[in-house]
Amino acid sequence: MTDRSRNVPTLERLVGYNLKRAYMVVQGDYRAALGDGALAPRVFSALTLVVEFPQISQSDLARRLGIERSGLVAIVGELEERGLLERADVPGDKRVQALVATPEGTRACNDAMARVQAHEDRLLGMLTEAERATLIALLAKIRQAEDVQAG
Amino acid sequence: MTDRSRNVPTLERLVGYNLKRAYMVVQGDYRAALGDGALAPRVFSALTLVVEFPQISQSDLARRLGIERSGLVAIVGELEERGLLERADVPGDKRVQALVATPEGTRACNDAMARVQAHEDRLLGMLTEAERATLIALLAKIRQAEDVQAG
DNA sequence: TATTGTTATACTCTATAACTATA
DNA sequence: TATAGTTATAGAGTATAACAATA
Repeated sequence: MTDRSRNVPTLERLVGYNLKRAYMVVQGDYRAALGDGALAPRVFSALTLVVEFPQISQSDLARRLGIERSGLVAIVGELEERGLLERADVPGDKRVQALVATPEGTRACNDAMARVQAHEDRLLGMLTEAERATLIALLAKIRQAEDVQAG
Repeated sequence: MTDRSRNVPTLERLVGYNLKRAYMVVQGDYRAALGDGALAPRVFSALTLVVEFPQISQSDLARRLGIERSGLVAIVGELEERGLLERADVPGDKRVQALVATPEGTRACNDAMARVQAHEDRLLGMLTEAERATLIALLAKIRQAEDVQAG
């Protein structure tokens, strides 16, 4: 152990604590940068996946987002109200609704993505491209632990 | 751009999205690992800082935790109810209350820290020590951007 | 005027449980 | 029996605005 690391308070050496604090910073800046009328992070994420996977069901979308189906109802409802996607019937299974982005939805998605990228580029300007890639890779590794948790 | 990075969905390349997903995984495992009666993450963090900085005021503690003073009332109240800290009057300024951990509070803090470390060691076992240190360093860098945000 | 602790309040995000209609 | 979408509800966690006491 070096002199430097020995003096770092224990709380600051926990991944969970740093993760939460960094998440709050990025999330706060997202909202400040995109403004009040913009898509909230989770709504933006959902729209992105609908654009990427046309005809996706709500259950599949919830699985991909890592949230419960019930939580998705309000998100999809907001996107439908904004005219950014449509719930389409699926022939052969009346239970399922295929989510399809409207042309305006695809435009809004691209537009939002550009603004999110700009916000991250500005906020994370202190990180090199390599550092940013490393960070994303490490976070992705943690995400993969989702299936092997305690309890 | 390599073939590999070109095929990664855009959402997956956003720091914010990966940060949130990883945060949910770690936070969920914390709760599963420490159990129902345990200190919630934010209560544990507050106690840790009170042990580390005896006589700290609520305002200073809120600043260190990056939350509002109003949000700290319930946290300190819970710690006091559990007998883990005391609010002490400060001679010279009747507005301020000095927070001091009780002996039991210090014990509970050490005990919780050991369990949190065990939970992180297990959950983050897929990361090498070096990767974990890198991750914390990168997250700490993002935390420092808290003061130079948009809006 | 400014600061400390506090209350009241609201908002966001998430989860659980139960329901319906289908399969 | 199981699945898709939905509703109702509750629980964290956070923020803002206002207040009394004190500086």
